[in-house]
Amino acid sequence: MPTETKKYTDKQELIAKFSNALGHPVRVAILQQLSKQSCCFHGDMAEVLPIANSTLSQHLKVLREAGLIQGEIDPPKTKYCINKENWNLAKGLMIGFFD
Amino acid sequence: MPTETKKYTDKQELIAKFSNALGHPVRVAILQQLSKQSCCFHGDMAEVLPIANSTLSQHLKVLREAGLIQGEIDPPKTKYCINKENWNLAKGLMIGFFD
DNA sequence: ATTTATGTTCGTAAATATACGAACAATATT
DNA sequence: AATATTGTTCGTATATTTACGAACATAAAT
Repeated sequence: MPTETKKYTDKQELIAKFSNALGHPVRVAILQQLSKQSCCFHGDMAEVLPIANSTLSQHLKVLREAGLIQGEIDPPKTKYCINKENWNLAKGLMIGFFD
Repeated sequence: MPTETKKYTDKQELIAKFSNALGHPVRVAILQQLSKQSCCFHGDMAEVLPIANSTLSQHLKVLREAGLIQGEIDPPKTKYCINKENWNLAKGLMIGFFD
């Protein structure tokens, strides 16, 4: 049994987690692009975004770990897509949050 | 004239800024409380939240600087309220973002 | 003029985030 | 087998975030 007292509700933690993922403009840009066309390749994004390739990988990892996107390797390219289930979860939480 | 190229759109920067403010569960909790009852005192929040008083001040400052709340001193207490204009702006941006 | 109540600011420590290039991995092509 | 293409991971530097207690500020009450 957990002796640790939870400090925040699951919902609060989730809202914070998703919001955190949206907390950098380049990640907002990435998600806008992905949600517009559902999927796209790392390389396509790298051409447009003002950051190094390795930095893009890091941001994609943040979004992946927050559950908002998922990647699949299609060598030598990598295709990233919105994770629709979590996207909708986030959408619902944010709408609920703002009333 | 600005020689600096803007890297992101104003909308992307705004979404990131507001999201960033929501990126910590205690700030989510604070905003939930404030949006439920419109205003409340620092002390009332401090009683409920699992952080030191000084830490609460810091988080309130983050929310204030993001424009989501505003504080007014009513000595010796400080009353914080939702900044409705920016709250609605954020709401619209987030809803638009998630389609 | 002290003391009390309520928050804020300061100093500081530890953790996390952001950025880049170099090195690496995996596959396709030559 | 060697090369080229595409991304990821590693190493690293710098900046920001988060947290706390101590010190400070302000006004009311004694």
